[in-house]
Amino acid sequence: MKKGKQVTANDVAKLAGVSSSTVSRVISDSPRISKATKMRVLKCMDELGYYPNANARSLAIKKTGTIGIIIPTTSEDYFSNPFFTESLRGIIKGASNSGYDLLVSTNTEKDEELKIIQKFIKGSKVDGIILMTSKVDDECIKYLKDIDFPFSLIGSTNNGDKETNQVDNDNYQAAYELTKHIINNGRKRISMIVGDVDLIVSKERVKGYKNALIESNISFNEDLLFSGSFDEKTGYDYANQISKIKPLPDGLIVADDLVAFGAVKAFQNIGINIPNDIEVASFNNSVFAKHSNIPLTSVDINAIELGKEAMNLLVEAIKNGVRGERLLIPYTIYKRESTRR
Amino acid sequence: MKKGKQVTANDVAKLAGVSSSTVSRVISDSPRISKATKMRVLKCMDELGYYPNANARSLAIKKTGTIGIIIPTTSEDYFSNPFFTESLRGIIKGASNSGYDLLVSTNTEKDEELKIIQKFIKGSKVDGIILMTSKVDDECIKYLKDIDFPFSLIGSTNNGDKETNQVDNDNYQAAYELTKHIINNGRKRISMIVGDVDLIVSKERVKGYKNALIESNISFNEDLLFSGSFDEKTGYDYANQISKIKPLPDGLIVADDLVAFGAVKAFQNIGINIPNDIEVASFNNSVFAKHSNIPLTSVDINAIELGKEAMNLLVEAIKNGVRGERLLIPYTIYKRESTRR
DNA sequence: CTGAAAGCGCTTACAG
DNA sequence: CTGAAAGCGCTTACAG
Repeated sequence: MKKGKQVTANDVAKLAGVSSSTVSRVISDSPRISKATKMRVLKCMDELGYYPNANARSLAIKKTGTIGIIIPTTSEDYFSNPFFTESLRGIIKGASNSGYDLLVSTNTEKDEELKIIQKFIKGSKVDGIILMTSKVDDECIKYLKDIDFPFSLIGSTNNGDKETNQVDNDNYQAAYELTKHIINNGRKRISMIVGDVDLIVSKERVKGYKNALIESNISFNEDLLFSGSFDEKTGYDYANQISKIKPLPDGLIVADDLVAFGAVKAFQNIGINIPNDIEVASFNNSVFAKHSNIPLTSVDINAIELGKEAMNLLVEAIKNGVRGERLLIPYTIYKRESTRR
Repeated sequence: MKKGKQVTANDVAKLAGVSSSTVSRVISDSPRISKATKMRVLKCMDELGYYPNANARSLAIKKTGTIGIIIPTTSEDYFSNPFFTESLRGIIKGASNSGYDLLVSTNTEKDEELKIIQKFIKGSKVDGIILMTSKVDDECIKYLKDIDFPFSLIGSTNNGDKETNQVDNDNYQAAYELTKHIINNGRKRISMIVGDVDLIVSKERVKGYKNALIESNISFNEDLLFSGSFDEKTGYDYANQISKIKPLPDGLIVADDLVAFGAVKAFQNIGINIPNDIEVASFNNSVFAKHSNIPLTSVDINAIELGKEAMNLLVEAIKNGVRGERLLIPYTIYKRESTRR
């Protein structure tokens, strides 16, 4: 095989004794073509190893067959949060099922995301976009809605947004249930470490946590609420801080298993027993939560499903103009030794 | 903002009172243009929110600024192997640094990979390709070399291949050292579970393992060598099998931490003590290896670095025609409780 | 330093 | 059912 020039529709046309229009119609499987010539053209394509130039095609039909995602690499946060890789897997799976390719870009600076989205859209590189995170008053969402470009969101938007396709867990309910579980174990001073407060998921979880407390006549204590990154260090540092609070909190809910690992380590170093002195529960139920030296109670948010459904929803948005659909993916709380039964 | 038509170079040209040729020259930052008009055109672009159509540009210049990767989703194997997500992270990081986008596709059937590669290349969708896995006599590698298309490989090819850009660990040496470590702990009947035997990494590791044995005057025993997937079940099942061997092996090296988790669980169920009865060591050193209920000795292969360097090497291949470069990424053996000190 | 024109490889009304 | 022609939005020798 030589390096050679690209085989074009014209080459196929010549060999088959037809026009390039006909070749094009074969490519797009047009019905207005005789079976005989179709077969002949197909054979010629095969013979020449022809494959249509995607750029030329996209330029002409204004579709790309690819969807864009932006992965935040800003904070090591996002980058090391298993949630992202998990939902990415789901997206990939969904893309695979629906025949779309994925164009992945990354933003290294906070305000870069919008620029990348614009590059993708104005550059006609994608047919739709999946947003893997959203903030309160997200400018990317605003932009996409303004130009009515198909997109779907993993997570939720501000209340009252009826135009955005979104797939999420019921984070309010999950946090509520998790808090209740710990309360039912007889705990009364329950602390919480959430992610970035600008994330809607954080707000929802805090709400669920608060309401569970209030319902049980436990007053919410601002001093027991912390916010940080999704990493071990965050858990480690806050746990050290928490250990100094008098009286010691007897429960702790954190945003991710990694945070929990960090917290558990800090507590163990100081000689605080889990779950006797303090119960620990977290989110995301990574493969290893159950293999931890103290198996962790954790909420499985089903990130793969989140990604897959976000992809499916996007396809609906592209093909059928669906807007404003909201899907809730069920979560599962796995109760393990870190919260006493 | 309206949905409207795309703003073209022509629109910008009209507004700036120049030709579209000039606009194009501004885009590509050609030196042969007066500073004054350049500034004027730039201002007009900004005013109209112009962004060049990537398809048209790619069609004309025959470059895309994107590189392609294929993620195998065939076996849950690959899909759940942290190695893939880790090296993907490295690739993304490298892409981000070098300004390339990533086009991701997936193959669901074994022989689909070559087709996707051809689609990418013939469709002019990518400037280069990163291969995340390779088999003995890999047909994708053969194809890419035949048409001399820029690519790089994470892993290694058959010996004697001097044309393929590849980045890998010294898997022979890593397995050798790991085996030696266990031998030095006084163990003599060391079993091994590797991945698919068709993978070159498996062959290399077996070689290192064998040589370490032989050097220590321990004869290699075929019956202690197993091969399977990179998952928990593989470890669990083989460990049960191993536990029945008389006399019981006193050491076990596995291909991934997940496999180790499965094995440890099986051994513990039966009442076999780790590390007293049998030492266990594995590869990949996932974040959680040290959080395991028995902290695992594991080889950190530095997958992120593998991905990043594969990306960098590919850029060299695209821009400077580099071929046949081989990079070795250092590994680190973390010795923990699963192998007695 | 700048423009007119041809070309990249497809698709799609239009005409037959 | 099929073809000639124009168009998608860029780039780039060529000429000035």
